Order: sequence, then C-alpha cells, then structure tokens
Amino acid sequence: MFTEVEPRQDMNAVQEENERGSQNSGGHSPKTAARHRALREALLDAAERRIAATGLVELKARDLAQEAGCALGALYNVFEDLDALILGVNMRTFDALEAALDAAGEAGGDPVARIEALADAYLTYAAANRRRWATLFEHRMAGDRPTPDWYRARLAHLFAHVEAPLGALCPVLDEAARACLARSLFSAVQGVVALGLDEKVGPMPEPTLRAHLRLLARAMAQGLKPGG
Amino acid sequence: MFTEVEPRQDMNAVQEENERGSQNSGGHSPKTAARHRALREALLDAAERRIAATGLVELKARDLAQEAGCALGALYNVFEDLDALILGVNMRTFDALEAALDAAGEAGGDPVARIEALADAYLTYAAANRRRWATLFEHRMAGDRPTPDWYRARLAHLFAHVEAPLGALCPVLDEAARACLARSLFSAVQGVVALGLDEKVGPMPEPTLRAHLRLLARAMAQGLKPGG
DNA sequence: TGTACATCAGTGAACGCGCGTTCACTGATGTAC
DNA sequence: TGTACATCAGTGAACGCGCGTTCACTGATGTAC
Repeated sequence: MFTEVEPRQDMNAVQEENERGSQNSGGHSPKTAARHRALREALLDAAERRIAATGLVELKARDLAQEAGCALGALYNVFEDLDALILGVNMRTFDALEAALDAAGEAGGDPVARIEALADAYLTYAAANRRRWATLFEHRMAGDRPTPDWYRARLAHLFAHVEAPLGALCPVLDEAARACLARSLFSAVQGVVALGLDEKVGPMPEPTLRAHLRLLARAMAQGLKPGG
Repeated sequence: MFTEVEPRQDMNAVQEENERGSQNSGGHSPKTAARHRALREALLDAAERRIAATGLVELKARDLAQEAGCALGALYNVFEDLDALILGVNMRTFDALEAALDAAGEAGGDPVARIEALADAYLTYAAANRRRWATLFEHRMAGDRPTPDWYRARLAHLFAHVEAPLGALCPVLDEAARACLARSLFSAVQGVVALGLDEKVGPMPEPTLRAHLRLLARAMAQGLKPGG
C-alpha cells in the first residue's frame, strides 16, 4: 500500500514540474542540480528582460542563449521548448501581479473602495510592466497544443481577487454568479487598461486613464448595491 | 496651373488606394480592370472566409490563392503583400461593425438607453463574427512598418459612436474630455466582450455576458450624470 | 590519494520546415496597320 | 476583316530567410576501486 501511494505522489510532483515547464531537474549531484537551476533562472531572467525591452514577438532562442551566456542547445537541456520558457516567465508575471493585487486588496475600507484600489493597482502594475503584462494575454501555445490547465487556472485566479469585495457588496449573489460577475468586472478594467496603454491607438494621459478606471469601478460597484 | 493641380489630385487618389492596399489598378482596358477588381474581391472573400473559419494566424498566401482559384503569384499582382490584403479584410470588418453600431445608435431613447444599445450591438456583432472581429485587434504589420494612419483613424472612429450620447448625458465635458471618455467606455465594453468570448478562459453564458454589459453601460452612464 | 572509467551538461553547426515573395516563362488580350 | 506584334495578367516552381530544434561531439564532474 505504501508503494501504491508514494510513487503516485512522485508522479504528481514530476508532472507538475513538467507542466510548469521544467525539464527533469536531472542533475544527480547537488552541484549539477544547482547549476541546472541557475541556468533556468538565468534564462528566465534573460527572457524577462528581452520581453520587457522588445516584447514577446521579438523573443528568439538565440538571443536568449546569448544573453544568458550559454549555448543554444543548453536551453533545451533545461526547458522542454521555448513555450515552456515563456510559460515560466508568465508564471513569474502572475506571481508579481497577484502580489500587487493582494497588497491592494488587503488595504481595508468599504467594498467599493477596495474594488477601486484593485483596479488602481492593476493599472499601476500594467503601466509599469507593459510588455510583460501584455505577454500574459498575447501568448498562444505553438502548434495546436492547448494552454496548460494550471495556466488557465492562474488566469482565472486573477478574477478571484474581486470576488471578496463583490460578495460584501452584494451578498445576494450565489457563488457562480459572483464568479461570473468578478470576471466581467475584471474584464472591463482589463479593457480600459489595455486600450488605454495601447500605443497603436495613441497614448492616453495616465491621470485621465486612472480617473476613468476609478469611475468605472465606483460606478459598477454602485450599480450592484442592493439600493442602486 | 491646371497641370499643377490635376496631377496632385491623382497622386492623392493613388496614394489613398495604395494605403488601403490596392495595387495599381493597372488594367488599361476596362475588361482587364474588371478582372483585376474581381480577383481582388475573390481574394478578400477567400481571406474573410478563412479568417472566419480558422483565424488570422492560420491565414496563408497559398491557401488564399487556392481558395480564390488563382495562382500564388497572382495575389501579388493585385495586392502589395499579405498585409495589404489583411488590411483590406479589416476594412470590410470595420464597415460592417460600424454599420451595426450606426443602426443601434440611430434608435432613439435617452442617452443611457442609447449607450446600452451600442454595447449590446457590439456584443452581438462580435459574438456572431468572432474571428473577424478579433482580427481587428490581433493584426500587427509585418516588419517594423507602422500601422497606416487610416487604420488607426478607423479604430479611433469606433469610439466616436459613444460620443454623441455621452455629450447628451454630460454636456459639461469639453470635446477632448468627451473623446477620452468615449474611448474608455468603449474599452471597457471591448474588454468585457473580449474576455467574455475568449475560449481560453472558458466560455461565459451569453445571456449573462449581455446582462453584465448592460449593467456596465448603465452604471457608467449613471455615474456620469451630473446628479450621479 | 591516484588512476581509469562513465556520465552527462554543454556546445554550436547543421537540419528542416514553413512560408512570403520573386521571376522567368506563357498565352490570352488588345492594338496598329 | 486579317495578320503581326506588343503588352501584361497569370503561372507555379524556385528562392531565401528566419528560426526552433536536434545531434554528434567534448570535456568537465563524479564514481569505483
């Protein structure tokens, strides 16, 4: 029985590692394993920098290897493929973005103020990390492979940040309705931020953008209040 | 003087044609010119169909030629390059989308209702023509060429649809503020529709989506009223 | 500790493929006489 | 109307390039004895 359970746990761990883009972390000696991890980090750093500088479309394996100071082939010792690497970068971005939203969500106040704060924090993060943030939404898997589940979950988890204040604001909603509404509210903010920052349309003054976002958050929150 | 003016007008006409993606419409005889135009249309039709079926990413010159029933090279007799062809498709999409919005905008009612109607029409069009609509925002010019001005103007013109009801709702705003606000309001709707229809996140029931959109439009409109 | 051997991370040239674009050729269409 | 010639749309094989990925090789690292 013990042997039934143990290997399965290992399987899960390995599978999760793989799903998140890591190759068999392979090194048998600790030294090797450390180098392995270091190279992974170096490549992720390089990719992050390049994406921040020129965006996802300009991201090439050769540039990454050069910037990380390794040979082209080494990249494939450490990542399944480029997609896995990009997913790795996006995972970091998710972490950072969620941290920013968590921080904003923790600040107290009435639900409306909290929703406002979340929208504001979202804009702040997106404006300060435009391309990295845009990459979250731009990236499609190569070929016809589907986006991994954990990625979609991660995306969905962004919406969840609005759920708590939404529930406080409008306790009538059942869980499903609240989740849907959270998604739409998040999407509205996402839209305003995305088109507001899009240089193709021409830039919008950031204070104006911020004010509109506040208006949006406040208005929708008001519109949801039982009395509204 | 005559010769000063005439050629310049021709230049402009030609330039506009080119900017919109047409090659020298070249045929010296009317018959040839007609075939030229017919081929253009056939290719645009084919591209529209393929985009509707499989999206912009899957659009290949060879497939287009085959589906339009011409040789690969003929495409380049009639369009500068693939980008020009895609811009041509998007121009059609702009036309159709604007027509839908115009129709929705003409229906009377108070400004709030008109804004609601616009958002609703936008969702309806986007849902019925997902990929074609998505292509409006997905497409980037190849290389580092900038998006042509007329395209950006066309994009901006979408926002303008909300301006009239917005002005009626909130006459205090000067023109610039109104334009900015129109853009943000449009962007919010765009965001809700885009993420609502995005299959990566998982589909949302359309009635719910529509209800949220109405909520958004109504809430923002209320929030803008001088009394709100 | 020293030596022989095995492993495997690291290397970068080469592979392979997809795909936009060109180009030498052809044949239909139009024109001049 | 008929004939010779010119033009140019139409053709699709071939070009060229970018780029992700592989693979035969090497040398450093670790292990056995």
